[in-house]
Amino acid sequence: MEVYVNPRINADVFLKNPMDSELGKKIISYSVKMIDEIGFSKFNFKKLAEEIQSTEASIYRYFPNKHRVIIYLSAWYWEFVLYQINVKTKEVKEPKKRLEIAIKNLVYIGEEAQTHSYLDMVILQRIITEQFYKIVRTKNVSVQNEIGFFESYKRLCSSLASLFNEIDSSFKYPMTMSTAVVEMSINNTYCCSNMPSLTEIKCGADQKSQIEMMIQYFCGRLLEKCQLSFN
Amino acid sequence: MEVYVNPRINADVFLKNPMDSELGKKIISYSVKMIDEIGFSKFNFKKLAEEIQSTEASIYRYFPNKHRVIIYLSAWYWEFVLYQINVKTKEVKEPKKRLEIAIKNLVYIGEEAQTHSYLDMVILQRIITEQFYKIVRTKNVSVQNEIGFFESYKRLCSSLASLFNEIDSSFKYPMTMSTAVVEMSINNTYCCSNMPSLTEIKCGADQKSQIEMMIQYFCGRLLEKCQLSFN
DNA sequence: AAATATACGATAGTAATACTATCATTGTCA
DNA sequence: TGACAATGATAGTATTACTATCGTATATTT
Repeated sequence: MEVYVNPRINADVFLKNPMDSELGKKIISYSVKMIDEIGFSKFNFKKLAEEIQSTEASIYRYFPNKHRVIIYLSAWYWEFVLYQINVKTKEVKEPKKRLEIAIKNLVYIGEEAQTHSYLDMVILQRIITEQFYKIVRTKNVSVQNEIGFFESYKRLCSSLASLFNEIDSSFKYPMTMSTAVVEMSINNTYCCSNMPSLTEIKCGADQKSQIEMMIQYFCGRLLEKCQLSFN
Repeated sequence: MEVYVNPRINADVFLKNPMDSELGKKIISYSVKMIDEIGFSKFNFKKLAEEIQSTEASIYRYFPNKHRVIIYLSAWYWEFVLYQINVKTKEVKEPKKRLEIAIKNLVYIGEEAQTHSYLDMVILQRIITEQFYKIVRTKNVSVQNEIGFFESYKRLCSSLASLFNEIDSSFKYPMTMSTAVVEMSINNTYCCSNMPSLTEIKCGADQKSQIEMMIQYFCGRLLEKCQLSFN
């Protein structure tokens, strides 16, 4: 499996493609590192410039502001998740089996992904878990939506929705369900370390497998005739 | 029904209780107005001071920063929703009927609430819909969680969770389900105006009733033997 | 009625943020 | 050799998110 994804990201997100230069790649990989360490709100181009021994001005030639950086990162993340799901379900016919694989790949980052790229997917997942809602909930969301900044996320949700539809074509709300499922995986990861009383998931080594089982449980009940392996 | 709620809000949220003075009440009601108009990120104490003909310094005597203002507002909102649910389900015995009422009051703001208070609940609901995730997703969430800033939200979720439990005691994830349901009501309201392809809900006059039906549909499928009126 | 506390207003100031602008330097390719 | 693209160096600005101090009006206590 080739896990080094080079996702096609809407060119309006950046001013200059960070994939095209060493500096660009450094901007991306150190952004991930810094956002993870100090949080998105304290992260800025001045600190980043210092860290990578460059200048604010140079970074501004790639992205007009830090918000675009995180939009870029989240696009990459969802692109990656969908890619992972597609690769692993390619040969699988049975819809329920494919749903199981999709759920697994929504929750886990494949081990193969962890060594290849200058973009650390495990850290990126952590960032998206913490920051996703800050990305989506801005006053200009509908503008950015029109420009297509969120295409990657939408593609993933549509893809899950059509899986649900294959399994139970009578289900009335496949899109709502797929956003709920994606957000459930994010939320419960977040809650179990930050607001534990809001979830049944317990922090720990098997946290992801708990979440996987839980999402299977929900899908099993929501879709008719959909008993999955953990149910 | 007495809808003028005077919620008990954790005193650590503010420096000085805004309910105790005219200026305090003005700060609250105009904050709501301004955040709705210009968004939380562009909202600040300087603009607010100008609007209410006071000074930044005076506002800082009530709240240490604007983030606390929105925590205060969201606490009030969830307190209000739970209060509404409690009042309207008080006389009702049948759990399924109570769930239906709870769902309705999660989505709608009772008409009675709209005239009484200096806090406009309809606008407040709009703000919470737009900003809720910004409130919860901060780097210090777990600190604030310990202080108890989010007690109101948690109380509401727990209350829904025990309702689910009454209806189907075999259901494994009542807390996760209740946060999913609350967020579903927020998310779909948000999506249908900002990212319409992510939801089956269509913008319009009956938007809230669509969401009510949808949540009933999900609850009906998730909980066993739980056919609600719209299913 | 005098003393005191509290609330609020007025004003000033600061460090950090989020940019924008300009010009110099370096490497590359034709 | 010359042109151009990419980057670095430096400077500057408006706004934000505060903090600090002082003076005055009003209410409360004694």
